[in-house]
Amino acid sequence: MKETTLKQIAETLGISITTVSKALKNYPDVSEKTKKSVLDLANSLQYTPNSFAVNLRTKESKTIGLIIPEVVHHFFSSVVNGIIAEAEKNGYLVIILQSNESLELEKKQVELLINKRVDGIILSLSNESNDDFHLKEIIRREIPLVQFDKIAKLIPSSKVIINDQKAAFEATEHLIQKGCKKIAHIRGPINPQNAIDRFLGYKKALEKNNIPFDSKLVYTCKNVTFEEGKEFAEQIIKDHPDVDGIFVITDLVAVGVLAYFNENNIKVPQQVKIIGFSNWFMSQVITPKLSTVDQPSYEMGVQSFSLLLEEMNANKEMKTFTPKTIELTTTVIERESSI
Amino acid sequence: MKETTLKQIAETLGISITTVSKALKNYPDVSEKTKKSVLDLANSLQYTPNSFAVNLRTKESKTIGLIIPEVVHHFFSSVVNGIIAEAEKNGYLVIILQSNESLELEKKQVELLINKRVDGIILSLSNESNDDFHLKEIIRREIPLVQFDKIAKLIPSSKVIINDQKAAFEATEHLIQKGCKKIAHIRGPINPQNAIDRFLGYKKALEKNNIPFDSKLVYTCKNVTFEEGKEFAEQIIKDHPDVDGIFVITDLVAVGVLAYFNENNIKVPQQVKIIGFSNWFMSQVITPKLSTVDQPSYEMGVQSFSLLLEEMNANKEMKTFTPKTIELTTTVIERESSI
DNA sequence: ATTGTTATCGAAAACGTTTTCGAAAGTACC
DNA sequence: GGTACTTTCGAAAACGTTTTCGATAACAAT
Repeated sequence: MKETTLKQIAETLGISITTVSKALKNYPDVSEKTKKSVLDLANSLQYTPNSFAVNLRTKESKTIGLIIPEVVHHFFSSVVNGIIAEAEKNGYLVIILQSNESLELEKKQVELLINKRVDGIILSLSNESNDDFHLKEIIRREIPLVQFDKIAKLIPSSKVIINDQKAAFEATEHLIQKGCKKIAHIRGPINPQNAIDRFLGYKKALEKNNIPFDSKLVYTCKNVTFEEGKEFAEQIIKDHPDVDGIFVITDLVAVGVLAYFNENNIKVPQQVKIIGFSNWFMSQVITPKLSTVDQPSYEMGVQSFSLLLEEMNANKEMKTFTPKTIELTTTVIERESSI
Repeated sequence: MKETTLKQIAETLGISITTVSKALKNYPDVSEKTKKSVLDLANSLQYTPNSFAVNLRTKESKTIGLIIPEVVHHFFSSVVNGIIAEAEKNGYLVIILQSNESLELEKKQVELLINKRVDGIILSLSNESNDDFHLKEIIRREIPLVQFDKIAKLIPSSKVIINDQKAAFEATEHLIQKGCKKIAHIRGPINPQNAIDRFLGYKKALEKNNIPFDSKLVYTCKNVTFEEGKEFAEQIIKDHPDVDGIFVITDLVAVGVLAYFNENNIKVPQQVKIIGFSNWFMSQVITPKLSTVDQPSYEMGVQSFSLLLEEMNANKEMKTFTPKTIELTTTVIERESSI
């Protein structure tokens, strides 16, 4: 069971490889008659061009690489969904890699993708990433790059983000409007830009509404898990029994907070109001339903690929491409946990 | 900024391409001295072999294809997690595609992967798939194939599955042991083998416990969504107010059922006991916590890749490979919804 | 008959690697 | 000095495609 090649078709038809190739690609300088005979034979032999050879010759693989911190994660899997949908529409395939929130792995994977010679890379930084040597290497090699969500601000690549500061500001102000006077914040790890920005948004909202900022009310996640949510909920209530509102970095952690409060008979939203972030599916089926900030994850994937495609096409035509930043809009979703 | 090639290294060192290639691959017939000079220069030039050329020459790409119905899905994303982890460990990259539960898309994607000449394919059928011409084509081309979860029984490929019938039997019997006398079943779509098997397990458990089977108590999902769960819950209570147990095809739908019951003040587990399937993360944070059947999804991914690797290696060594089937064990997890 | 044009084809180079096979030079032994 | 062996190297083919650049023939126009 050998694969059929141009050579085989050429030989059985008694013509040259060149003509066969041209016929299949509908070049104008091959007669209708030979075109037809080539096409017919190619079909009956189920010819498909050897992509390895095509890659070598054309210097592109129509494949892009995608590095995300975690696959099993509602937000990221939604982004993946958007990316592979848009990629497939444009004839690209997607190689997916998972950094497991480890900088070291992330670096190794960037190297893997560079060695594979993917046509472009889309990536969201791990929480550990406080170093961008590997990203600079991508730029240096002139490989098209798009960052989304967790980005390195200073790397000159295209970016697809939300305005985390504004979104956090609105979430916090939502709690204030609902009457909260003492609002805690469970923030994300120290490195990621979006955890920093959300913290800043929280702080700004307090300031604007004349609520004194108290750094003791800020709790920092390490692993951003359900369990951490439960632990921080316990601590918050112990440390500050009069807290009446919590803005949580992401829904998963917020659900942990809710779980602890449910188990310990602390009434949400009567005693404490809670708002999460990201609008996980889960947040609308839990009791009480969790207020949150909707983040257009699928759209984020689509836009990321679009920007990457633009850059890949520009590169092919030898045009210079200046990185773009797309900022998607978020909306506060009010549900039972903050009524 | 050109890529460095063997040729460049050879020329600057005044030796042949052959020797450079051999030096880099540590062939024994090249002297330590030249080996060192080649290695040094290669490092300083950051040489990485052109994978396109390597692919063409070696006829393999160290890349596999993966087709799943949906990425945004706890079970499938866990499997993906296992697959890419195990693949990376063995030097393989994974191209991921999503059939969106559509047979037509699934076929197109198989074709894409064949044309890409991936070294192997792992796939789980869409709910629509009642045809296996595309799988036969994979076999005909002698491309290593592993099916998992939703499989085509008759295709002679390796398979990684659970014993759906047994698992469903145990789930149903769990409800019976808890005292349920009239048990409904919300089953999956008509095509997938595992929906059929789970239905059969349900039926068997009833028979063994002398509970008459009533086809009116079986409701068939089309889209397997949260909303469908709510709708069926309403219908079940209307049609059969005395139902005291429901075995649901999967947790997502079961959560819909719980949501409807919560909203309409139907007590779970007092009035109706519920058990789901798959052990989504969500099921342990919802109220009441959902009993379910744990399905080792990550392990399923790991085993799927391992089997694929075995077959790919056998092919390389021209050995014949007879497909294997791995059956993973499931366990009933008792939570609040069926106490 | 000469020139110009068009239509159709193919030779050959190139992409960068891997591997086979033989050549050359050096060493060892009788 | 001849034979045998080892060490080290490189020429060349091959993988299958794409594309450039002529070549040839046919035909029309002068």
